[in-house]
Amino acid sequence: MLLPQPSSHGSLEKTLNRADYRTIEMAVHAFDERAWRLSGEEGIAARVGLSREHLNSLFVQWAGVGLSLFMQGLSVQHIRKKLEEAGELSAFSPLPERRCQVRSLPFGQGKRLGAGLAITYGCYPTPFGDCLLAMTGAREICHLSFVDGEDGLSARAELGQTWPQATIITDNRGCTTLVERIFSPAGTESLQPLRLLVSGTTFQLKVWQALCVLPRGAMISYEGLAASMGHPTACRAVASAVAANPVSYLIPCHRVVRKSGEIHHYRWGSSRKKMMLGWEACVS
DNA sequence: TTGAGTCTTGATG
DNA sequence: CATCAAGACTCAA
Repeated sequence: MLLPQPSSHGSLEKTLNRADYRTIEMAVHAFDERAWRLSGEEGIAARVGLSREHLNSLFVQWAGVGLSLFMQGLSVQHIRKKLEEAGELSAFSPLPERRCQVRSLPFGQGKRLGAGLAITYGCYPTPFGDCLLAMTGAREICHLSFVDGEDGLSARAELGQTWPQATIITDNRGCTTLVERIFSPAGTESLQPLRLLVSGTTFQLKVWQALCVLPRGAMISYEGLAASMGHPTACRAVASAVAANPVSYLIPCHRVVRKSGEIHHYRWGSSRKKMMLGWEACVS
């Protein structure tokens, strides 16, 4: 059974269709500081196969700033500065208002996880490509991921593995407005707190919970996050927990980066992570 | 670039 | 249970 297709024209103007997503992803991927110094906008446009003007206007439309400014926000120098400004999560507390309430199901149910749960899911366009959003009958968000390729079967399979015993139903319209708001430049601040449902080890829950205080536009290093939780030497373990985040974006694992200022791994592609962080830096 | 330190997880006996 | 290998890391050679 195929994943439902997102409507090609979201009413949210920042939303990207697949072609534009690929273009921007390619541009972000092509960016590195040495190449930038060497050939600048012209070089990146060439790599993408567009004119400099065309590529630039695409960025303006999507992120509100041109290519140069956007890439500047992703420079190691800029990111390192942000990391130093706020070394630990305590820099962000007291949390303004909890945007996400995370409820957890006991870990260890194993293969019986999700029994009795009715989950509807759909595929929706976002500024970072198509996403798959899943929600329980009680309107708790229990999965949010990004879809690559045409069919999105792997994203659908992952949802099934997360909640093996749940009844999973397709509904491609139900959450259109919600997704628009989640990914709107205004962000979720204006929304009622969103309710999330997740399952993980105690340690993972602690990490995911902690991440929720990170506001948009902010970043923290894996080490800083570890220190925030009283395990200053456990950055490797913390990174594993961050990597297991089942509700992307809302649990903002993309805001955790290397202490060096480099943006490395992301479950849905490091280019997507760069797109998110660059975009958030612009619209925030 | 490489290796060692550090801690959680999941697989294996 | 005990052990082992493998990470979205970091730091020092």
